[in-house]
Amino acid sequence: MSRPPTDRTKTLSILAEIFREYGYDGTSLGLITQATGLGKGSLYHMFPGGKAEMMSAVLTEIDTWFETHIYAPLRSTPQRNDAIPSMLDAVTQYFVSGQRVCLMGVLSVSNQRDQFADAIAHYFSRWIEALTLTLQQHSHPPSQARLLAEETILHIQGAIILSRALHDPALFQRSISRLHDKLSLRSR
Amino acid sequence: MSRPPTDRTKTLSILAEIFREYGYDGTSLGLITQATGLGKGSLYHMFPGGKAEMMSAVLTEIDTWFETHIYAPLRSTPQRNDAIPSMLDAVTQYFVSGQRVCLMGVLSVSNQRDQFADAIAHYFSRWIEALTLTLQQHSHPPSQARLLAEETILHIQGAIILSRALHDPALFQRSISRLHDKLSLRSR
DNA sequence: GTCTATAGAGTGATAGAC
DNA sequence: GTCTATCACTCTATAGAC
Repeated sequence: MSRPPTDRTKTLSILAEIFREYGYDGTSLGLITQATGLGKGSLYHMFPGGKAEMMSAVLTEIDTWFETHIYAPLRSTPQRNDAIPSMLDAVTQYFVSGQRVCLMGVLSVSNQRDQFADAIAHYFSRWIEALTLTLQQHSHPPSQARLLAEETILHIQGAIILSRALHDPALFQRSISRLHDKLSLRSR
Repeated sequence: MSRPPTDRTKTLSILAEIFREYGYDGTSLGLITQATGLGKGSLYHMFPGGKAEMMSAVLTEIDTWFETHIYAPLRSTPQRNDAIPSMLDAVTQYFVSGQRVCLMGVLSVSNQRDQFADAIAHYFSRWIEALTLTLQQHSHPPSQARLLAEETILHIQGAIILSRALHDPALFQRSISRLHDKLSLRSR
């Protein structure tokens, strides 16, 4: 009855796209079985906790991705001149110029916020911390650096919303450009 | 068999809060009947199109509220020194320091975006236009004024997300303060 | 034989439409 | 209130690896 061995990483990436597109309540198991090609048995074997555990696993995967590709570089080489531009480039690519939503951001304005509060808070607070460190290296005083880090991240989240609301990827692009200017102006 | 006449405005305001809290997919008719005290018959009499028409009516109501309390003042007295601070105050109050979500913002990152695309785009584009006008009156060149207006609105949306993600209303407050400073600095 | 991963029919509850 | 469809989830059966 069985066949090709299930690739958990592959499954998680499909799950992530479904949750991004349909939200938590809008994602049905029927949709999941269809998109993954897996039966309910397989899904409940991989994720005994059902849909909630699938979302948790997706959030962990996302957190790991950002840790590796965004936060770690900020922490390990904060003094590099291109530390911040590199982050903004990676973010632009990840969010496909604002046309791909941030699952953490979506959840934080949904009724699932409390259920996944730890994952959400972890994601954003680590990002703020890493970025604060980098901004300090670029001659921003510690108090200002943290505020600027918060502002940067909310700017990115807001850019996703507004560019999607207006169906305008260019809006995302230019708002990231302005962010780039704002962050580098005082770095010299 | 007589019953109190249904107050459409009251019903819409209850519907708005439910949609804000549970999202579109997460809002069931059962939840609605419970919160409004109306039977399904009454609801379908008021909104023959069902849930979708309820959401549409809510969005129209929200648009009207912003038109009256936010956009119209910006357009009619853009030269007033407190035009922008007043807007920021009204917004802070409306969104309860970021703890109450923006339904238009939530929808724009949901799978309902296309269904309600017109209402969403109308809301944000009118806001941008009114704010652009006001910023021009405060000595920002037209091209810069529009970019700054976009930035202001995405900043507000991002502040809602981040302050909710971190359960930190103070973050919303200080990000609005910084917005205030940024918008008034070049106005002199 | 045991064990793990699988498919999918079957469950009761609840959805939105009317 | 009644309807049918669909929901998340359970459970039985079964396949291959060992």
